[in-house]
Amino acid sequence: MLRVYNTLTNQKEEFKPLEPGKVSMYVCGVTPYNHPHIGNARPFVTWDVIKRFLRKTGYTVKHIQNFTDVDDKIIRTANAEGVQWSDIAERYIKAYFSVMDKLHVERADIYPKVSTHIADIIAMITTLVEKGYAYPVEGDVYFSVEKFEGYGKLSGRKLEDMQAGARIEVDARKHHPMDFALWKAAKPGEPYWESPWGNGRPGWHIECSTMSLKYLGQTFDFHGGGSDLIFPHHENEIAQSQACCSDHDSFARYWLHNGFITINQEKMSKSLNNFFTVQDILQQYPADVLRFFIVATHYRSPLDFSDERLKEAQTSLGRLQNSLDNAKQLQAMPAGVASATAETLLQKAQTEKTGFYEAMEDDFNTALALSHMFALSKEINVYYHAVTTGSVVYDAVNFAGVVAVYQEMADILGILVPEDAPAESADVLLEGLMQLIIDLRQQARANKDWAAADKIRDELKKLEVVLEDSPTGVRWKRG
RNA sequence: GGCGACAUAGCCAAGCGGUAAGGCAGAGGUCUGCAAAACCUCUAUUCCCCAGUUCGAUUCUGGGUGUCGCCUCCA
Repeated sequence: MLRVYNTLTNQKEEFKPLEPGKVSMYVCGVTPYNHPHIGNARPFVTWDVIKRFLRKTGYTVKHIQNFTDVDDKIIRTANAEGVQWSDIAERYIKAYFSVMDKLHVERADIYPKVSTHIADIIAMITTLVEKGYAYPVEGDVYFSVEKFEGYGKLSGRKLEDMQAGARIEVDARKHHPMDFALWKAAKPGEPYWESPWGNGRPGWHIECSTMSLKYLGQTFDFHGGGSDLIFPHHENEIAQSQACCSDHDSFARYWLHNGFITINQEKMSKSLNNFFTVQDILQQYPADVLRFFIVATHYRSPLDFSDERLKEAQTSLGRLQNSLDNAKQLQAMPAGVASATAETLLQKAQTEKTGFYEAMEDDFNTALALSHMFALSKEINVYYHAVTTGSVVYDAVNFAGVVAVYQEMADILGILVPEDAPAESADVLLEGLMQLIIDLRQQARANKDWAAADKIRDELKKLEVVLEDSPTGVRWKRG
């Protein structure tokens, strides 16, 4: 029985899918205005593990994850660089996939973008206005929180409390200080779309309501994201969706929120400027290590990041890898006869497998699940030791079963993936090479060897054109 | 100010009513020509503090203390 911690009820609940054998999930994606940092990576690795586990236990999973490609930060970045907002979005969506592919995060079924769903968003806002939940003011449209009974039910706040603690300046045009924008009137220099309220663009929260409704229907199973999204983002999504559907039980049934990655016990975030990008970390450590680091702690706990922690993860993961290597070494040996030792080992593997699944069923307790993997790792090593010292005859049949269990655990967690996956190694190789070339050019410039610098630049430009269509997802990085 | 989470060995981290998983680091040993790897053993009478409930509490309740998060964009 799968139990999950539901933020909506603040307790662990038995998971019952809306439709037997099927799971629908919506995970809040990123705003592509920068390279993903490891804090961004946590929810996606977490949901990837959840998805793998659900599938392993017999569910068909439908996974939707959005890109907020119309946003203040994107516009700001574009203006600063003097390029189109869509160039920025496109660039960092590529960066997102490049990095998540390396982390072996499986792709979602659909990645809807705000920019391609404007009509759907306008339709939803129109419905909300018609039903009296939203009101237009001078080209803006606001959602009226007072009209929606139950506002605050996800975050456990009352409207009165929020009002008292409001830190932002109150816009006098709003009926209530907590009312939030569904549609924003266009300002000079900003992208806009036509709407019944004039030219403008969608507010942040409405996109997720619209897209989840469009692709998953009025009610679906999981909604996930970082715990910083609980308020106001997810709270507002609930209000919009349920108000629109006139059903206070619709929308996501289970809300799961992951804890933060911190640095020196402080939240890693772009605004605090204390972040490490995933691509930087992957220059120093294999992707498996970062993944292990994330998975070794329960997803709801805070996770403090440091080089020391990563080194530790690398050593720990090395232990698991070592057992797999030992196992492969044994399997390369000629098949021996069935032995009681290997049979016992297979039984132990089954026990650990049961423990592993039980841990995962308890709100995806990957930390506990891992301990079962370590236990099996130890058993494999003991057997390996016994065979190589000649005290036991190798038993191919039973041992194959043991390795299968071990591999199954690794597959669910997404670790111990062979690094020779073609697309990925080409990707990594190319990026490394490009970095080298960029460094060379820097060096040439530093030496004031302008001829050499220019030549390198020209070659890089050619490379850029080729890579633009490359299926590897490698992109040109301006050094 | 309001809301919420957390506090477990040198470090990281599970457990959450029946007497402390696992990993890292450390110590000793087995094996080995040496080394590495591997294996074995050891390393928390105790779970922030104080009360209470209970036959029994790290686990529940109340009160402290400390740390973090949200209440503004944030995964």
